[in-house]
Amino acid sequence: MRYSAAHKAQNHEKILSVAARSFREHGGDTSGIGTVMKKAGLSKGGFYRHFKSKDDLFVAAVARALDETATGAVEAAQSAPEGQALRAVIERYLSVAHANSTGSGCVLAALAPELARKPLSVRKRVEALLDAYRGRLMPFVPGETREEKLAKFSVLFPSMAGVLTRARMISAPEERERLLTEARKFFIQAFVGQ
Amino acid sequence: MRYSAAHKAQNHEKILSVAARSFREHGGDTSGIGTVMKKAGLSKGGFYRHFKSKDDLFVAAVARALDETATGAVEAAQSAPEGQALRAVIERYLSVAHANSTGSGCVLAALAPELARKPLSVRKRVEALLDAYRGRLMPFVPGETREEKLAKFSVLFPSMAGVLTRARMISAPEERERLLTEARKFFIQAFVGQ
DNA sequence: TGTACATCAGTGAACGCGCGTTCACTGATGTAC
DNA sequence: TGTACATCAGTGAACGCGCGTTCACTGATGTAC
Repeated sequence: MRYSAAHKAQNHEKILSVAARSFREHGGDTSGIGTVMKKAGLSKGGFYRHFKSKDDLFVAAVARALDETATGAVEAAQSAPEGQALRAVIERYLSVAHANSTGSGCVLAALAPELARKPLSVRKRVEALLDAYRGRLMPFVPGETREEKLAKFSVLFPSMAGVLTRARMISAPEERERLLTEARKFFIQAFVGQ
Repeated sequence: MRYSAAHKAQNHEKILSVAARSFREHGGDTSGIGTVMKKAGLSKGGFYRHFKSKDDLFVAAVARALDETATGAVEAAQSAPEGQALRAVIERYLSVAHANSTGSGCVLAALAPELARKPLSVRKRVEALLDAYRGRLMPFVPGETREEKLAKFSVLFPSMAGVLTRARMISAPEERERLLTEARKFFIQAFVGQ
């Protein structure tokens, strides 16, 4: 039977949020449409009323995930004391909590190599999304000029993503924590100035 | 028909080297045993005379890849002028050539999130391999104590891996190069001291 | 406002396909005497 | 050194399975008059 537009919008939302979590948690290639739809409470046949392909959902899920991550980072930055915004962002990013929540964290840390392997059409769309993400966080990066801020951002965030992913590979919690602590210290010193 | 031990060793080697490349190039989940065996010039049924499972091959391929990467880095370090070893390693790691050769480069940059999602048994084995890798490069990391070197290494290499992967996501070559140049400058300044 | 009808969200079954793994079979290699 | 036989590397077909996608069908929703 047909369902109302509101009902559809609600399901669309559900699929998207389940996918954003599932792709980050299990990888895009390893988490299937069937699983996502089931977790959203729907049968997999209905998927194509919402997205025209899996890649389409993938990009939408990345957009959703980046948006959530940016919102969290911006909130942390804004509620930090004067001049401590970036420090707060770094501490939040390299927290044990972030390392342990693989389904709701940074897209780069969860999917970067996979994204690098996607067809150009997908990569172009993801690049645009990352530009938007950068735009929201740039205000909190120190630097005289836009170029300087941009350069710092471009090195800082991928670096932190690399460390976070590496931390997730470590099985011993205390060792994982040690790496994160060390990295926080380093990035704060290098980008905030102790 | 049965083949000689030498013949088997040769094929084992071929499978391993094809897998080490293929896994890094296409991802472990996305590159199948059938493809690897075909590229090695064998039929896929013969795979299980060489490895007891795909995960087994995966770990062996990671070992092989790490070994090659370490050898390359050590060579670069050793042929650098006095006191410039780490600088040479960083420049090599963050080179355009490394960013463009996805099948033969750093394992972390190619597979880190995937590795973080592997079952504990696999992760433990990979951790041991990464420890060995670290052991080979530690001599070139500056620092008074072993602890200091270790801390520096643990932040530097995953950070560079994050940047390299991010660079691989960038479609425009000149933008990719710009990020790598910026990152080289940063890491050399931070870890070598200009 | 009420009626007739087109739309379309969601279901459930089916599609072809490639996956990792197993297995019967082959015949040259390696081993035991 | 020669003979008899077990081993086992590699083949090719088959296994069950889950994948992304398609499709006929349903009936309430939305629209046109």
